[in-house]
Amino acid sequence: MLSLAGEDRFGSISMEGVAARAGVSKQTLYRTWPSTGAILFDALLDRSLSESGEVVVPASGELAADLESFVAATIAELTDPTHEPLLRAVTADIQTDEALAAQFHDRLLMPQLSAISDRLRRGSIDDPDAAAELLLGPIFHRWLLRTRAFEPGWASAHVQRVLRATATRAEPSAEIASKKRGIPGNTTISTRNL
Amino acid sequence: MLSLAGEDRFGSISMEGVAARAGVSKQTLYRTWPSTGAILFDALLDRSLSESGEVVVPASGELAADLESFVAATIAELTDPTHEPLLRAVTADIQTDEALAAQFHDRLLMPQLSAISDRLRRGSIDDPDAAAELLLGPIFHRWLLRTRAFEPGWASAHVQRVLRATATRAEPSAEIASKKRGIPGNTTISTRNL
DNA sequence: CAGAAACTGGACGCAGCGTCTCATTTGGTT
DNA sequence: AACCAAATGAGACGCTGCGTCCAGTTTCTG
Repeated sequence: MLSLAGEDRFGSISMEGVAARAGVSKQTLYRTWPSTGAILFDALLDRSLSESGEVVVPASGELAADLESFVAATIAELTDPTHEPLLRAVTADIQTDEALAAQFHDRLLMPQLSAISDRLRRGSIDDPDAAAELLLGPIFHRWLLRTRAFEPGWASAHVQRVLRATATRAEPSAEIASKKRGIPGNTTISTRNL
Repeated sequence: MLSLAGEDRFGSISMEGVAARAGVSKQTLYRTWPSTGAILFDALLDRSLSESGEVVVPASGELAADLESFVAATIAELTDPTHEPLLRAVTADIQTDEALAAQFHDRLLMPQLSAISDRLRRGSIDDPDAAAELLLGPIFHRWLLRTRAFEPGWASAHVQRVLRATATRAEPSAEIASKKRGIPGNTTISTRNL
């Protein structure tokens, strides 16, 4: 179905180029995707979800530690040379393509935000949605606007600040997560087949 | 010098189009700007700085109120139909154009971050840089990734959270700002002629 | 096995790219 | 006022890519 072999320069792909490299006619491409942006988005979706098919937020230990490792994982993905160019190409397209933006929102961003939000809620955080935004916002601010790199140790301090901003009750050491769902492990939200 | 009359569709301008509309030859355009992105950036710079030439953070009243009005102003600018398309076009280009990203960073983002940071520092906030990031991050997260609109009242709650995350000492009601500089008014950092 | 659906290959007119030449302004210098 | 050099306007150049269209295959499916 998705014959998106390893493309190289995502910033400047063309319908004709993809067609040629995929050994497929332009007609067929247009039958499935309206734009190169849509192709890139599907490729991104494939890469982001292929193994797991879901967003995973660790929910085994202490809240702060879980958030920290999630932040670290997010940063790792954003700066991974394999993913970064593709991600940037898609976010660039999103700025001018409303339909693509909606797809991106529904299938990548919301699942991510929801997963964090859920973890925060079960960590006894008030207004977990706001906290999730507070957590992710600065990360993407740095990444999208290229204000500065992610220095080591920042993730930890950042998580501390976010928790200070929104923590109200003390977190119970035994998580409610394990009761709410069969798996006592991580908070997962599937984004496959939406 | 900059004969950038009111262009309309920033997402899809072309060198040829600009040249024609400006009554100028392509050659002349290329002499000044290497890409359409660079043209858009200069146009953005013109619009953002023409009247004031500086980033202004109110510094007259209470810290929270000042930040709130700054946030409100930022949101207003981001959603202003006059500015939004141009801003989006430029941020899109930034994703793939390193040189442009550096310009954007130096002449627009840093001045903004510095201005807020300064205001926060004089408001007795520890780690004002982190606080500034915490303040702006979620705003741009919403705007760039189009996760959701800015509902009324959000700015206020957001500022409260940011202050809770980073406030340590009590803010003196009389600002140090008025002593530090002649003008007792706003925190300004010039971005002209950098 | 026949009809329908999907596919390839390529042509089409068009827009824009970035480079180039060349004739014409324009401005500064004596 | 006359001159020269730099900057400019006009547009041609080959090229790439767009999005659509049209045969002529192949492949699915009943």
